[in-house]
Amino acid sequence: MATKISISPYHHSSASSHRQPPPFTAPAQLPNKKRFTVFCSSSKRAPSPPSAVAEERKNPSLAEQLSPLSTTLLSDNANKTQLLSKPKSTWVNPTKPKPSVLSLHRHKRSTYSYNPQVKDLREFSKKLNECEESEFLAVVEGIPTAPTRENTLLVLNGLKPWQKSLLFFNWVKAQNLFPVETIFYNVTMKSLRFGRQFQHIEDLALEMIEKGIELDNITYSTIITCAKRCNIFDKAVDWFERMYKTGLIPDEVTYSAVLDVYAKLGKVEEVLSLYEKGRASGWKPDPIAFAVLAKMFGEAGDYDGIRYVLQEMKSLDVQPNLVVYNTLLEAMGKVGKPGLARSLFEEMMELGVTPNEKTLTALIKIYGRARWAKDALELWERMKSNGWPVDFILYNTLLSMCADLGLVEEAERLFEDMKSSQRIKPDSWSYTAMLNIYGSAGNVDKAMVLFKEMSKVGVNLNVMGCTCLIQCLGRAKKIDDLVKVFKASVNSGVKPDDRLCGCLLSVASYCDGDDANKVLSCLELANPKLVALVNLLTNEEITNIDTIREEFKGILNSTSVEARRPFCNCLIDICRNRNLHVRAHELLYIGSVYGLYPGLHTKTEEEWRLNVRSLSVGAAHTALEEWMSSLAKIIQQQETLPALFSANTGAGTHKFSQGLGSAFASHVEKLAVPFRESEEKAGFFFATREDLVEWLQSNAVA
DNA sequence: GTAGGGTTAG
Repeated sequence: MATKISISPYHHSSASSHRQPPPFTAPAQLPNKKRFTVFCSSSKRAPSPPSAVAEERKNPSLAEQLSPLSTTLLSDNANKTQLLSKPKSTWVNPTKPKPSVLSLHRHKRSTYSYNPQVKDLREFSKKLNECEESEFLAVVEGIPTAPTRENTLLVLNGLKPWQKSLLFFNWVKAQNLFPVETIFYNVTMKSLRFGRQFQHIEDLALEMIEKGIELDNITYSTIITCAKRCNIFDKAVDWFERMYKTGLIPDEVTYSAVLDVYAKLGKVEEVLSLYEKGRASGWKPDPIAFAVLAKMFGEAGDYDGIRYVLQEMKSLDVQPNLVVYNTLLEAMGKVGKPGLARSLFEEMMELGVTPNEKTLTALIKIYGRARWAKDALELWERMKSNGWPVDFILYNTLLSMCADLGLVEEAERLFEDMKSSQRIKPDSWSYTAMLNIYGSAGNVDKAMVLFKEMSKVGVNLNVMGCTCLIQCLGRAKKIDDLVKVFKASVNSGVKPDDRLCGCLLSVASYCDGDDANKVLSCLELANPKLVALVNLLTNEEITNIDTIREEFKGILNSTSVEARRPFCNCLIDICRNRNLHVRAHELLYIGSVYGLYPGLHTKTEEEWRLNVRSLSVGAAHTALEEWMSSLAKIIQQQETLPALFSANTGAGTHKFSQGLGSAFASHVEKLAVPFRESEEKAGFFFATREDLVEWLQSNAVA
């Protein structure tokens, strides 16, 4: 395979900015975009604390070992508190050469002695759960036995709503019959965590500190995971830091909870550092820890990372369980490896692990996205014949898969199944999937039937369903219906997002006169600046490129990243369809300057390639013309050219795909450029140097 | 959910 020379800013040849060699061989291929960002951030790392302090001690403390964390993740005063913190000897075992970052022993569970009152106390908890808060004090006085330590703990354990747990806990404290120990706080905190009440949990933790009640690993892991679930990650990190500063070493539960905190923050390097330190301390990570790592690498799109997880599990002889398999499958999907997902699934089956809804959802999604119709349908058959579990998310994923593969009849059958099912009723996701299918297949009538049906059965149209419907009506040139649907949607609470705006803009690009104005008046309600730019582009002859660039920049800055290129594509189409070719070229230029078309040109010694896969038809035409004129200049300057030139439009594997390839082919024909569509490689056009040079010299496009 | 950690949808 020819080495691609990427013009992307992420072209870096080594992981040299990595602070220390990763435990796995540095990837042979280029680090991907997100990975590079991670490596890059490490170079911004704050300097380590003064080394003299560290040199005095032979055994670096846990705080020092983790100091890269506190210097990157905490505010500047983290350094100070670290240096001022307690003597480290309390948590360094002097007989051990290497101090441990985690304790290999878990907390011992307290054993319950048999309580003959257990049934009554459970009943009592239920009563408390069900009573009004205003009745609480009256009900609690009716406790059937003496409120001893054991009895109250049993009741507390049976309480569900966090309000009740807190009320009961406060009542127990007010009785003042026995010292309220750590376990009472832990049980109450757990209930509060279910209610996502971080502030209450933190208040209890501070109360424990104030009263001198010990916080143990269970307390800390509960606090940390509650902060995590509430998305208060700085608090999660805070409490972890606080824990080791008090001299308590995390056990593997707290440790993997913290790994997950850093993983969710996207701090891949920190997670790996913690992981390695744990391993060096003799930790044998369990499946939960590996699930955390696998999820993180999947989110980061880091295939090497996933391979590393698999390799680590193998070398440590840790069998993945169902959750780990599910996470790995998801991750394989995220990094775009459908084949590996398939073989992992087969491996899992051979080991006798039965898939659940999540497993199947992940796989169906992967096969649908990859357009692997055969595998998707086979799996669907297996699901049915094996009676594997199905839930509404899986149903909706199957519908989306049908949309991806253009399986209209199958989707209709499934949708009818859902309607007649007692358990699984179609929701807005299901309707969106169906609208997507009818929209892509160009079946306006059925799409409109669904639209009307939705308001009848009381399912709200969401912004994505609205986008599908608008696209469908636009393609069918039913502009009056489009306007009606758009206004009705906005009135019923749909908030137009960038994708919907992009969809309206694209409809406007292929409509003429009145119709275009109607569509633009809808767009005006959602994004007036975008419409102003369209007017600037199409109405004012005197508008210069600098004005356009500034306006466009302002719009791009307030547009989500994934919608930026589509915006530019549509604007180019609008210009071309109005015969404003110079404007179209200006827009392509501006788009390239703003990085909307990375990898548009790739070059090797043998071959130069134009990649137009992510361009609209108009943008692809513009890019081809632009390329030809720049090649003409290169020829004039007598620079070296490769033997082969190619253009890649993509094969358009989607059943409903719009056919960029054929549009490109006809433009090639119109210009009479000597590119030939490849018969072996779908979506590729090739020209030899000789043919192209001859054409360029006789056509003088420069 | 029986004092603590991990996985499903454009």
